[in-house]
Amino acid sequence: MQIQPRGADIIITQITHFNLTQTLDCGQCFRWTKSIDSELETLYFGIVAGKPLLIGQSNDDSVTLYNTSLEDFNAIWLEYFDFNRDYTNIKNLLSQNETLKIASDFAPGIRVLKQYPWETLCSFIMSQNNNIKRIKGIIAKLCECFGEEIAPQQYAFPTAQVLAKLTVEDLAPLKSGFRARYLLDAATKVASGEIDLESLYTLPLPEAEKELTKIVGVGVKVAQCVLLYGFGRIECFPIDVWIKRAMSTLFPDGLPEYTLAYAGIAQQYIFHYARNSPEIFE
DNA sequence: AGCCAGGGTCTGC
DNA sequence: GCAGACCATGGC
Repeated sequence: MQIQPRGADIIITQITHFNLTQTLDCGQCFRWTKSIDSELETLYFGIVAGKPLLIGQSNDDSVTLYNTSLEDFNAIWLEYFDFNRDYTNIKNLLSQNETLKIASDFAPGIRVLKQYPWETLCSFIMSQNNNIKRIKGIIAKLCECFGEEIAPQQYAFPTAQVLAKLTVEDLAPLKSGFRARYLLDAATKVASGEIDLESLYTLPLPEAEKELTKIVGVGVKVAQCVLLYGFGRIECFPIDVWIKRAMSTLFPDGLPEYTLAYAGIAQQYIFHYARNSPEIFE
């Protein structure tokens, strides 16, 4: 992988195990939208940590981050896209299992994003008993209504402090149903300091999970998602309806033990494979 | 039209 | 501990 600035853009070349669509459109994040792309380049636009970004991929091994800075690249995007992780080694390990090899080859360009804890927590609270398309709509509305307008029609993710002051009625425009009060409970506990998200980067996983499930509306599955996608804790293994189905068919005795340190990455491959391969459940 | 969605809570055994 | 009803809403 090579990184070089070109004007206001940053070009990454010779990158492997990375595909924009597979990574941004696999249900781990909800605020990226595909822009109109040409034959040559796939483009996505998103806002992370209050920073808008247009990112494109062409020739499979070439990625461009438009109109950003080396500072932001190093401070935000490098970690966010998990560019520094060695996926070659991880895949070699996972591929010792035949089924995991099939699953990871199915969408070899998926990377587990390292998003921001608060946004990830809110997103997966909204995800419960919901479908990905509607989750995206609810979160877009949440940002429009309560996030800071950082540029015309571009909104940052609202802070816990702002949301903590709201009522269920204030959230009515989101049409998030029974999840509204869960979101407010999370905001209250985070804004007050009752839950310290920063501590969850290093707290042992069982305790970290216990902290998150103090929030009404956060169970084990949502907590695991937040730890995996929001804190980069890649040994977490969220079990949703798809993974439950996939596991009972593909891994009735659970994942091989030697893969457990990377269970979260395996989970992404399995999730995507299962969702797009109805024939394995026949 | 009716089932399902990257679940959790509450109640009743 | 575990099963089942229930929760709002819209995608398909």
